[in-house]
Amino acid sequence: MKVSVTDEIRASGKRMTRTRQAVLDVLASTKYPLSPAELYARLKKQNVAIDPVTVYRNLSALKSIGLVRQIKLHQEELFRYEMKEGREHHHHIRCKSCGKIEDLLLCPLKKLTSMIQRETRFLVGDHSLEFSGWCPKCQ
Amino acid sequence: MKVSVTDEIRASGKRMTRTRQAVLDVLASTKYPLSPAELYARLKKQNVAIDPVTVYRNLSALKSIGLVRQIKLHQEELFRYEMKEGREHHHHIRCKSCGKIEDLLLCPLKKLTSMIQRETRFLVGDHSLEFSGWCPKCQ
DNA sequence: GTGCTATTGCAAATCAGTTGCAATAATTGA
DNA sequence: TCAATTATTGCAACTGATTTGCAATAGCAC
Repeated sequence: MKVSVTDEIRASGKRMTRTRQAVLDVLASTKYPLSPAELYARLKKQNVAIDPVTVYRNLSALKSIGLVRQIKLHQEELFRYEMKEGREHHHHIRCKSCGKIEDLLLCPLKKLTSMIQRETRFLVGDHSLEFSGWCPKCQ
Repeated sequence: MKVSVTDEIRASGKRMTRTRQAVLDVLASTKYPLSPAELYARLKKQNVAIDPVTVYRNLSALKSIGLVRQIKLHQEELFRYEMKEGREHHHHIRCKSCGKIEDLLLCPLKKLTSMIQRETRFLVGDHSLEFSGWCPKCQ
């Protein structure tokens, strides 16, 4: 019994609108996490009438439902978003020069750098590993 | 032959000013990475007359010399800075509730979560591991 | 269909960080 | 030590990402 995205959205008390559908379509058809600005640009190119603010609000809504994941890449100033559906836990690598972003399929991080360099043919410069959670006082 | 911070700064063609010294002092006496705003607040509390813009410019200068490291924590919107001197390669954990930041001493990331939870007594929620470097085309 | 209310567009605000410019202060070299 | 050079500073204004207020519009449940 596969639940449609529309059903998931309605089940959370939200509505499936034309614009929201368009946002979801773009996200679903892109293989790397998009920034709100990039998402907006794609919609515009498709002649979808939408306000940048609406893109932000949709991403926020979809994130709160859990359909979309918010991502902050290493040393980037903005947020990016990708569909959660069907995507295993993964990391990313971004080119410092042209901004190209690729998924990393590996994760058991050991001889990290050399493995990643072999897999992606990127030359690894830095990496950042950050955790978040709840400290003793806040648990 | 220990080289003083002042010498390092001068060697790079920069100058050691009263405000720059104050910025360095605060960074050196703080055990977690500070945001420009936090740094400015501390200076203000110490009655150091300084403009927020000057904080930014100093951090940028110190980073370019290599005295200071710029850090972006998991899911945070701003940059943070810490002294490089004497600090081994390390990562951070930040409380989602109160914002407390702690260094992680471990790094060979294996049974990550349980080890980190034991070390810090934090309850780990998420982690982010992001790399940056140069893609094949840009190398 | 009708009504309730989530969603949208537009304008304006906020927040982190940057830039232009003239005044000021560190350095260097005579 | 003093003067000249130029890095640094403060202030105002700007940019870019993201948020918020509000009235108009449009999904959805009955």
